[in-house]
Amino acid sequence: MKPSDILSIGYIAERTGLAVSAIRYYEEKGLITPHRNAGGHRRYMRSDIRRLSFVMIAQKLGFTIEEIAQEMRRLPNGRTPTARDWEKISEKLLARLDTQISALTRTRNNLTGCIGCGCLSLEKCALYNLDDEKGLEGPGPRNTLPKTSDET
Amino acid sequence: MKPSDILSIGYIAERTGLAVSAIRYYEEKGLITPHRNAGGHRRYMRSDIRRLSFVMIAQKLGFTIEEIAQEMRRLPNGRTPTARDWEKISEKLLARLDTQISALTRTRNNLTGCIGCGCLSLEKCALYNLDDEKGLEGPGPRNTLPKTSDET
DNA sequence: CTAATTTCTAAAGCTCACTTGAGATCAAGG
DNA sequence: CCTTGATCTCAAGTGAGCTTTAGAAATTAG
Repeated sequence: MKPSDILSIGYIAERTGLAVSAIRYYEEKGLITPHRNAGGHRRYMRSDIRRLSFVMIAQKLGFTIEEIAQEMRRLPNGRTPTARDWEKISEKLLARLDTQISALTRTRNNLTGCIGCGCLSLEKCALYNLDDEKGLEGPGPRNTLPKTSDET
Repeated sequence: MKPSDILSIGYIAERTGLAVSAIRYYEEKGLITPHRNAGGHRRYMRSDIRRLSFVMIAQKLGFTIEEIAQEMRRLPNGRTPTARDWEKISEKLLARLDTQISALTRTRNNLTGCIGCGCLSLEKCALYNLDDEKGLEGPGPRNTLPKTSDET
């Protein structure tokens, strides 16, 4: 398990904190594409660690796997991404970060307003807040939490 | 469908924007307890709209249904909650709001740092961010950030 | 009154993001 | 060489938070 250049999935898991199964799942979803050695085992590049770190941050910001995959396709396929590459694909992260910060700040103001003023117009506030986040339709969880996984 | 005092589930759905099925689901989970009319149909109080608004806000902040149910049990059972009641049970919302705002702000700083400085230590930053999120809440389910729609 | 609409219950289905399990193969240390 | 441990694939399971479906009963509009 030398980190020289033949990075195994176990090593990647250790470095990123992700479960082995999660890493394989990300591959299935197109987030990373390791090549295989003679025996069929996955071999990773050093930059895959960075890719996965990016995935983790994006996940925390609420991007779906599919959305992240879309962004990742903008990274160069063969070579290790440069600082410039990362800068470009980080735009959406920063944008969402900013939207979220201001949405939360707005909610905070509304909430303290509602509670403080006595009118208790929570109803109106809730609807108002809801409006700026339309876009989730259909069945399924709106809020899934990735389990804080301890791997074996 | 008069809003006089015999509020039907359809009316509540219309007022809150929630699906009828979601409202029934919330009842099953103990978030609201409407009484029934002679025919077995659910009848709601005006204050149930506010309860559901509260649920919606809490959901957006990442509380699970079970956590919200726990808070809701602190509301008076028979009577309509007062401003004072709401103020008390909103404490946790405000607290989480504040934690999330500061966590996001920290992430923003780290991210721009990583990208700007050229070191691209995304890996370290990701882990760093992950770590201090761990300390936010107790052993309970740590949650995802609120989803905000992406305006591309 | 009838017809149309709403609501009822219970069970099954669905998405997302993974994890678990089974059974087989590969790689490394002694 | 043998044993241990890592990795492989594929399928099925998980949990949160709902939605869908189906058939029946209640309510409302005309």
